[in-house]
Amino acid sequence: MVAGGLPFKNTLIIIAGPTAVGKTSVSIDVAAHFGTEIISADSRQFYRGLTIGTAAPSELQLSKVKHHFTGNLQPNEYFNVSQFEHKVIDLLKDLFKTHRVVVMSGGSGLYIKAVCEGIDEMPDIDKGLRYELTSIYQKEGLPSLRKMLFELDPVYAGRVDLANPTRIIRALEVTMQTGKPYSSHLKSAGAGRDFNIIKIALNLPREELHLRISHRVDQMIEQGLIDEARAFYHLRHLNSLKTVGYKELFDYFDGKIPLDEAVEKIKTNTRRYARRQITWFKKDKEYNWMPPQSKTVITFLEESLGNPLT
RNA sequence: GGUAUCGUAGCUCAGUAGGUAGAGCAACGGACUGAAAAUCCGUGUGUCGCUGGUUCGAUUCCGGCCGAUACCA
Repeated sequence: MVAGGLPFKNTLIIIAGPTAVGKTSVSIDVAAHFGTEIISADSRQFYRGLTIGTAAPSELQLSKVKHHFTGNLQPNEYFNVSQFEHKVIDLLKDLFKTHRVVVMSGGSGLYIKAVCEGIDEMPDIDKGLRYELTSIYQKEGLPSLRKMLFELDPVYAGRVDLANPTRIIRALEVTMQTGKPYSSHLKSAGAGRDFNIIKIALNLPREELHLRISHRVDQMIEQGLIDEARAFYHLRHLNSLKTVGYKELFDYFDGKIPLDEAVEKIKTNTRRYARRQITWFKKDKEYNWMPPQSKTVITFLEESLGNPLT
């Protein structure tokens, strides 16, 4: 346990890492050890009902440690990083009244970053605007969008990935909505936080991680992922269901691919997702990498928290 | 046991009229400020089964061996 009365600042412990590495159980051990609660930073576990496919914490696990931001949204509810940032900061204010440390665990890098550093304020965008831009993209292709971007925000056009329609549409919708170039909204000033942050990234040798992914997907199927996905089939157009483990099964339901191929694709796409996560976390040099062993993580944290410099 | 075919990247296969080889998938690396489990960009990673022979040079041609498959016994 943390020695009482030590004058360290309130601390947010972040436990990140690729999917299937074992974040959930380590986080629960860590939170239990420090007698605190867990904030989930997982952009798919927010949604109620996506339990098997997102490997959401089990009833038993939830009964051990209180979790926030798991199953708190309906699949059709709109939610974004900025909302997450504000809600988490509010929640932390509350939690730090009674806890010296709080654990945030998850694999959504952008969401974690927003909590650590803040994200620039931008107005909400009219739904119609994105729809309009998307249909321009579909009808005329990427060149038209690029042309618009070069006219409306040459600065951003100079640094954005011009092959990525999502990025360009986002920049255009903000620019058109606000009348000011998207790039002028990007200040990346970095929100000052009045709590310490300790970042931990869990990882395993790649081969081992792939084995875990394969086993976990097989388990999900055994646990009834197919039925779970079928129950959300009618919502397949929603962003929340554009998710590994569901989209592949929707293709199976549509008769596009056989079941065994869908399962293989879930595994492949999960591996790729894990790789992207590792790439993201590697870029942030503040992460302390370690194996997914609760003991190792807790020992590291005890030392870090005991050090007044942290 | 005999005959035939095959053996090339992690997998499925292409190819070299003899000058050490390339596709798809997988994998790997990267980007990414309200779609982020999304979206996008990049990269061939190889004892051409083993071993002799012919040749300036063999993955390629010839012999032997090993392995796989099919058919005949």
